[in-house]
Amino acid sequence: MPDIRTVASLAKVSIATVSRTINGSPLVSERLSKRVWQAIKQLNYFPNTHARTLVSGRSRLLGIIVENITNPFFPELVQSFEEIAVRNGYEILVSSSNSDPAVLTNCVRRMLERKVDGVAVMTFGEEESVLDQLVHRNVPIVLAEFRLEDPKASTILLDYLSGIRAAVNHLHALGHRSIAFLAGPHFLHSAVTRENDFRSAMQSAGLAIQKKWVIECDHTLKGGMAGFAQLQRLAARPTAIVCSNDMTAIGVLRAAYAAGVRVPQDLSVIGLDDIDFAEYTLPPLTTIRLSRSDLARAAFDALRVQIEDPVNPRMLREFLVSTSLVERGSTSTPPAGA
Amino acid sequence: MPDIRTVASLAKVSIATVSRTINGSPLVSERLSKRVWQAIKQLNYFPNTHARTLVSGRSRLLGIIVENITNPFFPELVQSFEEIAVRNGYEILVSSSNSDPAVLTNCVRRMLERKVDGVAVMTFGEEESVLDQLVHRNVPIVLAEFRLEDPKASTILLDYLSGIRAAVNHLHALGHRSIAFLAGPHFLHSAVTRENDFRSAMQSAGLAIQKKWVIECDHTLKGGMAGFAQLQRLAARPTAIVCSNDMTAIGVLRAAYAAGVRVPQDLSVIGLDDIDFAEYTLPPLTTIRLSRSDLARAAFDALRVQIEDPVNPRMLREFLVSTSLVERGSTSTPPAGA
DNA sequence: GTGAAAGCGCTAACAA
DNA sequence: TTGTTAGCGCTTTCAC
Repeated sequence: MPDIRTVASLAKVSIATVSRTINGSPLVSERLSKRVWQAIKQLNYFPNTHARTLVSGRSRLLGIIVENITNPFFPELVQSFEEIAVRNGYEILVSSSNSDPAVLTNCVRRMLERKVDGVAVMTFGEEESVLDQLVHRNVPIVLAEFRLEDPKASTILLDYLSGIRAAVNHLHALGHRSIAFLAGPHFLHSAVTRENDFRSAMQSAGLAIQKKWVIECDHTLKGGMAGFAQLQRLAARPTAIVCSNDMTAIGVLRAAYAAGVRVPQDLSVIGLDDIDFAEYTLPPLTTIRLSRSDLARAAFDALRVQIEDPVNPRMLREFLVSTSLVERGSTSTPPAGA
Repeated sequence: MPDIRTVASLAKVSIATVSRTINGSPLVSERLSKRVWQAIKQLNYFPNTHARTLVSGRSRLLGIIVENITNPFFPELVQSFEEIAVRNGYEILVSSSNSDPAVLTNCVRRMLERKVDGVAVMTFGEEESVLDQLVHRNVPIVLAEFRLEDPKASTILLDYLSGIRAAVNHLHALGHRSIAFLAGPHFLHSAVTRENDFRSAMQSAGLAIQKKWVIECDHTLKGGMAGFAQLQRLAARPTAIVCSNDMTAIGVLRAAYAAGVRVPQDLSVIGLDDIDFAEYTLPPLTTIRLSRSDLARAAFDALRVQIEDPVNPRMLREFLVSTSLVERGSTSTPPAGA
């Protein structure tokens, strides 16, 4: 393996000149720069990132911690994040916390060991005390939906309300009055927010909420099926269901079909996320879009500002990602009798 | 940030002793070892992996390159691989090639820069010449379904045949004689293998293959829909479809529903992969399981042998992962008229 | 058993 | 402009 010295001697310059050339320093004359690049090409040389990191203190590694990789939302988010990161010369380290604080602690520890330049914590508010480690070591960090009182931490605020309001209004306009909500697990900050936003939206629309129609599920397909079943057992049933995420909604679709309940004729269903698959469910899912690429972009930008311009005191510390309704086939007017 | 020297001085030993203690060298006396661990705990110290890598030449980083992260098969594979890797003290670097050789080249380059100890190339045979880079730099490598003539390369052979044969026999036993195959893209080595195995299985079962019933799709849901549509346009239609992967099968399910073709009453459908979602399709998908965890385990083991025991000339260089039929709801007897 | 010291490949401060 | 040199934090001889 050629190293910087090999290049230097082939190009007949000092190693400092090679380093400068590679790093685009303006101090290198064209003449030498050309010689260096040629030697680099000839040797098929590239720098050792570990040596670089060791001396510069910067790894050009970014961590991203997601909640649960089996929910399609997260691979899609990771993909966007990776794409942006790589395009900007960063590499990423991915971990799932699986909603387990011990696992999260371990993730953080491993990222610290690898000297990540920053970490995007996309666990949507499930557990934050563990992150002290990062804060304490002065690692830039960006959180979804959670404020950390630290100059190195930024926050991405998710505007669920506009999307959820659009969803409720859409149902309302269609003629629905009886709307249920299948919530996410209450230990998730975002799940609570979504539920609260649903309540506000209902209130704004002048619609009453039935206590039994707001059910805590777990953001999985199975959970959605269970939530639907619970609703079915009720004497008074809703004509529409808004779900805290798409997987839950897909579970509802699945269970409704099995129960002979037709969507959207008998029941309207709305999801949240707009995962790629939502377009292909039966019927195609009407859902509230939470753009993964917007989120990934916001997370990356937040970290980059902190990493590359750490002294600027006026930098943006809060980012907003909005949501919007995507109307597809799982909603329509309520059945005549209702 | 505490470094090895901080620990050494707190424990009143040399940095060599600290290093030995951390690395579990048997040469350290219990007395000093205890002091060192206490200092480590007290300082919340952990070693700098970059410094370690620089001097030892080993990064404890493993690369994994997958074909397309939007196919759920791959996140599931990556998750298994990561789990095994982390449990064994490795970190992973993930990249998708998106079936683009230029992207693959770039992935390989980035992994080389980060000095990965090994790379699992899970692209299923789409492009191999690019991998010369790795071979040339003596990086252990494991490929799915492709043999590379190099002492550092191992291969994971996938036994599709047993699963596909079970699928065909299952359909045959049910009474099907007219079976179609929706293949994957022909530039994929694995897609060609699967198709060939289907042909063998049909032949073994004494069943004839209609040319027009073997269609090249692209392993996506959309592609499956298109494949189904193409079959529908035919005068003579099959009573069953075997698909090269689950996404294709899900597309068929989707398109069949839209066309009013009932599965499994009018048409039987079989997928391949058994992604998590297959259990929840409507109807639940009968499919050929290709275990992600078996595959991940084989890939990891292959790399580990190469990394940790590179001189052993008798080591295993080929691994076999088998497939098996999972019977669910998308298959039944053919319609009476057929 | 333990410690001193050399160096892994690179960047950056300083000299020229 | 270019080169010389001192480390970055660690592992690993080699002495003791």
